[in-house]
Amino acid sequence: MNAKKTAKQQEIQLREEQLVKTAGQILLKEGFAALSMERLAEELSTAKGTIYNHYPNREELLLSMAVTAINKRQTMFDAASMSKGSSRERMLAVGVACEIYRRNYPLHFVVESVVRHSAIWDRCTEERRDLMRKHEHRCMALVAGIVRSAIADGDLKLVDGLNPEEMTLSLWALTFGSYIIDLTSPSLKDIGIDSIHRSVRMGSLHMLNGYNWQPIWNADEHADRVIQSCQNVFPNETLLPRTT
Amino acid sequence: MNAKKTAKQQEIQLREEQLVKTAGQILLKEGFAALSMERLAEELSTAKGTIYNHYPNREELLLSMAVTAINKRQTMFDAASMSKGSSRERMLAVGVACEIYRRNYPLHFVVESVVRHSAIWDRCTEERRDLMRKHEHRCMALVAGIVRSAIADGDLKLVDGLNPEEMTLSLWALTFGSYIIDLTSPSLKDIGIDSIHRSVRMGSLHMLNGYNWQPIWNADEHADRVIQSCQNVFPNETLLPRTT
DNA sequence: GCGACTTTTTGACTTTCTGTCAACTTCTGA
DNA sequence: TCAGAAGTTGACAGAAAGTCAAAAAGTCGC
Repeated sequence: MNAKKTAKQQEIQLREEQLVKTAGQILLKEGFAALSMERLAEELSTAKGTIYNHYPNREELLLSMAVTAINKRQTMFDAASMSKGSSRERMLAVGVACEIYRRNYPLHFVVESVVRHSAIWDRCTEERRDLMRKHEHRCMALVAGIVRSAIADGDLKLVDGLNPEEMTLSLWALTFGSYIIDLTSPSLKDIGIDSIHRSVRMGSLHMLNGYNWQPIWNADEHADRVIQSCQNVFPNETLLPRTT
Repeated sequence: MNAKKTAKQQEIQLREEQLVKTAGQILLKEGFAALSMERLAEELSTAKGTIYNHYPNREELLLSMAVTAINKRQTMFDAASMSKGSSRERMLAVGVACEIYRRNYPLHFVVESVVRHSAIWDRCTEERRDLMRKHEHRCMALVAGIVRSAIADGDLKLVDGLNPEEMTLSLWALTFGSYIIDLTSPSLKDIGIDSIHRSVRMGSLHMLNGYNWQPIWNADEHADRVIQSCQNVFPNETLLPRTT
């Protein structure tokens, strides 16, 4: 009785997909301010009330999009943390995952960052917020797990009472912070930043070298491994920006 | 004719100060959603139109607060980059400036991050946005200047065609990203992050060590220098969170 | 201190959006 | 076929942004 859906149910589901898709297009092309429930209703040639049958408010729509996004990210992190190779190579694969995520799924990233804004976050139900937090913790735990296995393997020794979560946070902050700055400071090119991705790669490479995580790599070795990692761990993805 | 102001002009200026102060209090205590022009008018016992005489819209009010904030930050960066000591010590002083800024001027930080949100940014006049960008570039240039002087002094050698701005961006992203995550992921303590500041300190310490910026420090040496730097460069500030 | 002129304030009004809901339409299954 | 369930609708209430003409307050030469 669950497998077979009535025509009506299918119609509703289809509309929900179109709803999310349309919302995504508006968000990406015209920005957050352009995304209103009224606009969505218009765009889908339906009444506002119908939109509210799908989501109780705008924030929940956005948060549900964010959950989709973070799910995708978690899947990629999963693949990275289970990939073959040394702990350092697996950590590199996480970095590759982030870069692919930012380059190839720009909407996902925008949604994740929009939802963090208090104007939206504060107005969501506690359940959805919990769901987001859980996914986020899961992503963090995956990365911290790689750090722990590096310690177990003897490739890394954390000094000064630093714990794996703090180290994970540093990498997260470096990556996420760079992307946010790139997103919200549209003039980075004017001041000598050609590619935010290059900057993130170099930053994390040198940070991990600074933590003395073995094996130490130079930039060329690192670049080679990034390409290999992308091919091996994410064979369906490319590190070139999408043209679509 | 400029020095002496009529009573009326003084009254207007005073109100503007109160307006900004009140807006700040609401923003910090009750969050962005609570900050409406209507609420402000009520709070100041004046008509909405009067508020609009000061600022043409809500976004401009916020942006003007942000300019004040970034001005403060720039002043601190200035002091840091002109402080005595090796290039690495001056760079550390910038880190200390960031920590003081985040700890002791929480409103400034919140305003800076709120303003970055597209819902606000997109609706500001190009002039104010330019003003913000200029300040931001200035801050970045100050830090990049320290990197350049490190290279000149022979304390740092940038490899792989990395430029000082990219390096600056890494540090900025690490710091800013950490604070943003801390601000918007209220459950960091649950997952083993006691102090975001400790995490930022360790992250940047090891990143700079990774870049092989001389002299290399361990965590203890670094901690000592942080305390010294705060005393010497920012004698009026403290690194303990404000109680006010 | 008067009166003409300027500046500032006011709040009712328009607009734009969110979110609700009772009436209406469509669908489903006996 | 038809009664009740499920889904849709758009008018409506509410909140907040932003406008503007009229009123009030302030300024200044006399």
